[in-house]
Amino acid sequence: MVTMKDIALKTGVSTATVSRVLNGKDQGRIKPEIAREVRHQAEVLGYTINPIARGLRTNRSHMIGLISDAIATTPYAGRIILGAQDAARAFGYLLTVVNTGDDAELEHEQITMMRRYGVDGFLYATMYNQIRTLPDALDGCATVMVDAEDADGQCPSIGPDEWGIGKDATNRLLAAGCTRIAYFGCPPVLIAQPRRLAGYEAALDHAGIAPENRLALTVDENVNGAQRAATVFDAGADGIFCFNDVRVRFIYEEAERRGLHIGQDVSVVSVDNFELLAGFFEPRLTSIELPHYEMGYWGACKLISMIEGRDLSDALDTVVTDAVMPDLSVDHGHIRCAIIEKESVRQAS
Amino acid sequence: MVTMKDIALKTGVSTATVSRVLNGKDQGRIKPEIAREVRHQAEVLGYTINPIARGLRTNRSHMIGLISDAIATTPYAGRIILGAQDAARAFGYLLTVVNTGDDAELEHEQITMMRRYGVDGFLYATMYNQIRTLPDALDGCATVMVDAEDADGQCPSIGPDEWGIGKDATNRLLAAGCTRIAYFGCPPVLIAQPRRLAGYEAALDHAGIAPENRLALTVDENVNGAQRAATVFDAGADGIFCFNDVRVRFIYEEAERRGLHIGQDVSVVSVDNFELLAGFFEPRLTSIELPHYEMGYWGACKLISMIEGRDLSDALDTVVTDAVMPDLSVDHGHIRCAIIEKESVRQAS
DNA sequence: CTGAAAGCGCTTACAG
DNA sequence: CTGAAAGCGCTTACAG
Repeated sequence: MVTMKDIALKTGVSTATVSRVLNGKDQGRIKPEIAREVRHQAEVLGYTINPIARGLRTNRSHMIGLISDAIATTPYAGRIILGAQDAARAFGYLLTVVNTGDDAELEHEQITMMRRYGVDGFLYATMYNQIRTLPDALDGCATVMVDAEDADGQCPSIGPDEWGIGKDATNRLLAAGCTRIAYFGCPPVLIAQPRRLAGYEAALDHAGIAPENRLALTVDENVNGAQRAATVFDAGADGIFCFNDVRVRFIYEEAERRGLHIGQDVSVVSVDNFELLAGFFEPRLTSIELPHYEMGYWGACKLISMIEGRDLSDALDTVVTDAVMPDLSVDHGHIRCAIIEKESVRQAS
Repeated sequence: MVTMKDIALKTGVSTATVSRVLNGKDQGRIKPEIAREVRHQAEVLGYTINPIARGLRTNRSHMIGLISDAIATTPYAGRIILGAQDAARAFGYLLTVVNTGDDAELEHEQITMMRRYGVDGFLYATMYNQIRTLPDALDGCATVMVDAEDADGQCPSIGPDEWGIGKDATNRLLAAGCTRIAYFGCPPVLIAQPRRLAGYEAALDHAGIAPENRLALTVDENVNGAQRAATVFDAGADGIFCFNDVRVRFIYEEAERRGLHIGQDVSVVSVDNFELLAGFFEPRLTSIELPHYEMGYWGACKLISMIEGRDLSDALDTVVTDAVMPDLSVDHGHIRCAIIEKESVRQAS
C-alpha cells in the first residue's frame, strides 16, 4: 500500500501538507503548484487513503451499519440493501449489513460490535412496515428507520405512502370503469392495512361512491382466503384492490371457478409486484411496487446528512425511479409508489 | 470508550502489560495476580477492544467481506449470509456484505473499497451454483467461493451435492413404490442440471431400471413447461423428480387437467423448498432444501481457518443442521442436502 | 504558506 | 516478569 509518507518523500514536502492537499484543505493555504504536484504524485503512485488510520484519528469510520430483522432471508426487502449501498457508495461510505432475525440478544451483540468498529450511524430496517422502538444499544447513535416508524417519534424514518397505495389502486380501478370496487385486505396487525383501507375509502368517496361493508374485507391468508374471495364475488365486485400478491391467488382461483375472466369481467390491482410469483398469474398481474430501493437510498442519504451535518438534497435527484421521494429535510418521510401495469385491469374502452 | 490506558492507570501497570494479558499472552510472562487484576479491571470498566486501532498495528481487521451477485435481491440465497454471519461471529469477525448485481465495475470498486478497509478475506457467493473465475480485484486475498466453483480450480469452494440430490430424490420415489420415474429438468446451462441428472440415472441403475429418454426431460420454464408436463404424463410417469419448486406448477396443473392426484397417483419430489411458494401447492410439496445456511457457515469457517492458519474443524460440530457438512480440510466441498417431507409423495403401503 | 510534533489506541521487539 | 519506546497511517493545533 502506498501511504502519504511515500507521496511526501517523492514530492519533498511533509505528510501534513500531503494530508491537507488530499483532503481538499489547500485553498489559500498551500501553494497551488505544490498542491498540483502532490495530487499528481498521488495519482501516479495510485494512492488511496487508509480509512482505518484516518478513522483512528478523526473518530469517523465512513462506515454505516444496516440492522435488519430479516432482510437477507426474505425476498421482500432485499432492495433496501441495494439502495442503501448505492447511496453509501456515492458518498464514500461502506455499508455493513447485519441480520438479527428478530433475536434481541443477537441484535444487541451485533450493534455493539459495529459500534466498536466505529460505525458512524445506523439504518434500522424491518421486513414490513411497522412501528418499532429502537433498541437501547443504539442510544446516542445517528439512526434512521427504514420501512418502520419510531414509536417514540424521535428517530427519522422513511416508509411507503400506504394511504397513497390505497388511493392510487382504487383510482386505477375507477379509471378502468369499475363501479363496485372491493378491498381484499389483511388483518390490522400490519400498519399498512388501516392506511391502505383509508386511501381506498378516500378514493371511493372522492368518486361519490358509498362504502359497503361487504366489499371491504379482512383476509387471513392461512385461514379464510378462499372463503373471502367467494364473498367478494358474491357481492358483485367488478374491481378488486388486493392487499398483496400472495393473496391474489384466492381471487384468480375463485374467478376461474365461476368462469369469470380477470382483466375483463373483473379487474385486479395488487401490491408487491413479486417477480417470483409472476408466473403463477395468468393474465399477468398489475401490481404496485413497494419502494424498497428508494427507501434504502433515502435512508442512507438522510443518515449521512445527519452524520456530516450538511444538506445532501441534490443526491436524490440523481436517483432514477418511478417512485416519488420526499425531500431530505423531512423527518418522517413517505414515498409515493409506482403502479406496474400488466394485464389484470380491464382496458378502458 | 474505555481504553487500555485507563486499565493501566487503574492497575498501576503499563499498557504493554494490559495488552499482553487481554490478548491471553500472559502465560509464564506476567505474574498471575497482576493478570488477574488487569482482567478484573477490564471487566469492571467494561473494556472492549478497539479493533480499528488493533488493526492499524497488526494489519488484521477481523472483518471478512461477502461479495455476491444478487444475494440480497433474491430469496434463493439469503441464508448464505446468515450462515456466514453466525460463523464470523463465533470467531469474533464482522461480516460485511456487498451486492454487485453482476456489474463487473461495481464489483471491482466494492472489492477495492473493502480491501482499503483491510478486510482479512472474502467469501465470493453466487445466486445459483455455477463455475466462475475470480475477479482480478481479489488477487492475493484469502478467498472462498460459496455456491460456486473456481474455473481455475485454485480457490477453495463449497456447494450443494447436486449428484446426491438427484440420487436421494429418485431413491425417495423408488421407496414410495414408483416404477416409472421421470426427471423434469432444466436447460444444461446450470451445472446442477447434468449432476442431478447423473444422480437420478445412478439411482435408477442401482434399482435395475433402464433409463428412458422420454422420461428425462429438459424444461425451459418460460417456454415449454406445460407441454413438457403433458409429455411426462403421456409417458406414464408415476413419480417425478422436479428440478425446482418453480417448475412444479406445470406438473400440478397437468395432473389436475387429467384428474390425477398428486401424492396418490403421481408422486413428486422437488428442490428448493421455497416458503413463498408453499401456499400454491396442494397437497403440500415434498422438496429438498439447498444448504444455503450451511454453505455460508462452512465457507466462513474455511476462510477464517485460512486467515488464521489454524484448524477450526470443531466449529462445524456446533452447527445443528439436517445437512451433512464436509470436513474443513476439504478444498472443494459438497454438502449433502436434506429432504423435507410433506405430502406430495405417496405413502408406502 | 509549511513543517515538526503530538496523538488516535493499540502491539511488540528490545532491554532489563 | 515488566516497561519504555517505536510505530501502524493518518490529522491538526501550534508555531513560524
